[in-house]
Amino acid sequence: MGKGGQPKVLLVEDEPAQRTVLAYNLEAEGFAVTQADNGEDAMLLVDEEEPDIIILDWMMPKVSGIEVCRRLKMRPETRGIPIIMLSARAEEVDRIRGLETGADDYVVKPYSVLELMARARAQLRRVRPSTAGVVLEHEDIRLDPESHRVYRADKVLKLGPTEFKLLVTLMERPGRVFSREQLLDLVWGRDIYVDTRTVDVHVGRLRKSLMSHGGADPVRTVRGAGYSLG
Amino acid sequence: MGKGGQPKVLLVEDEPAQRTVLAYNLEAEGFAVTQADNGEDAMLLVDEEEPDIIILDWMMPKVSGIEVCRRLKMRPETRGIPIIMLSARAEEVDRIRGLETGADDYVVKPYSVLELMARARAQLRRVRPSTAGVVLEHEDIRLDPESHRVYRADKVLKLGPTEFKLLVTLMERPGRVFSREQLLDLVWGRDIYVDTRTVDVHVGRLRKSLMSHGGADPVRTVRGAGYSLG
DNA sequence: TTGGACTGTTACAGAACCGTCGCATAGGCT
DNA sequence: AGCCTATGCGACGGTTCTGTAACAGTCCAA
Repeated sequence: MGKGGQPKVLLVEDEPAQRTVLAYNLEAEGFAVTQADNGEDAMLLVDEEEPDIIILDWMMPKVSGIEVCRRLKMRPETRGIPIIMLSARAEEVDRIRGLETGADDYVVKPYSVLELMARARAQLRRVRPSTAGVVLEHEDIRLDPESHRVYRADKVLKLGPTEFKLLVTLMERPGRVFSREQLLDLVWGRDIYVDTRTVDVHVGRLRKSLMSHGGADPVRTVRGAGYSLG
Repeated sequence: MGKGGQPKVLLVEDEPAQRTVLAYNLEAEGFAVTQADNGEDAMLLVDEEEPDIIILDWMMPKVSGIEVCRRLKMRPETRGIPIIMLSARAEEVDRIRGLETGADDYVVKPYSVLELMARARAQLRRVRPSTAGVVLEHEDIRLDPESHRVYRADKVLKLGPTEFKLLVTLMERPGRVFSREQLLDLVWGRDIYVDTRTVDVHVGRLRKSLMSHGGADPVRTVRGAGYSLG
């Protein structure tokens, strides 16, 4: 993982317009983006940048996306990096070939940028627990996803599962205001129907837990908008 | 989003004169414009160009605007693109039909170009509320939409939700004079009935907040016209 | 099965905010 | 100057939003 919890993504796409759009959105979502417009550069950049995730266009001059994918999945030191393939063709055949080659997910053009973001995040979440040493920090709060433990001022806090996920989400982007709807999406899951007020209650519980050993309230309420950390 | 943060708009209008005027104005306002004069081309261009927003005429030969709208809102990958419908008819029936079809906003001809611009911007804001790193600045006022924070001379200001939205609107186009009606539309949202004097009160409150730590009044009153920033 | 931990919903109180009014004042025109 | 209109501003009642406690249902382990 990149420093400061900002995940590094390697974006490989030969079409400049599409690449720019994607890079912009990825950066807006808090990714650190490295770009390449061909497979050869991509291979070099993987070693150089050690990205957390790779978004890879299928069709490219010289070394194709599928070839890059195959090579990366053969090398032990790069095998663990999640790869999302982009393809203009919708045929099922390609999808299967893509996944067989080792891609972890597959998005067909024209894709929704939002969908791609969601998939990227999902892949990161999937890989993250195994990534040792990833510790989210914000002021005196420390969160270790691996051991599922949260400390505040070096004291262990006891959080329920929902409180934990909620805190993870907030800590991934401190300062950013999340609406109740966004939090429901990110913490509870997309297609779960629960009242938005539920978010308030859990924020309250999280606050209580975070302040159980003293210390100021680190969660900020933005009236009419949502919540943020700090 | 287009390069350099330039939002891409797809303009679909069969009447050449109107289309040209609109395209001109949109470009002058910083949009990257793609044009189509019928629904079929529009559908193709959506996939090709991946516009950030679509301005769509209601009446068109072959595939009508409402049909284009319906189709786009059915496809998951295009559903997220905001659509503003243009119509020559003012009947309420049409308005309702338009919104039912999934259009995000609706402007009746003859429309004010400024109003249309403002609405387009408002839609973009709605879809892309996060635009990271994009911090609005004007003189010593700094506004970060992501963290929902406002600073003046590096001091944090406390604004209510309406004051905040009002300031965002003004800061997006510093120097431009907004009428009270425009501000009501953009800040409060259309189809909200409140007295235009309410705008005055909130401008007053905004001024107070902005000057709470000293500094000159950055809001300009244009007698008989409205307000502007700077 | 029992008990405990956790969750989602609801109700209620307090706080923050909103829209309107009335009046004072400033601006522009003759 | 004198008049008229537009604007600034304080006050007030009403509304909305948020924090919290209480409660019932679920799940799981012992």
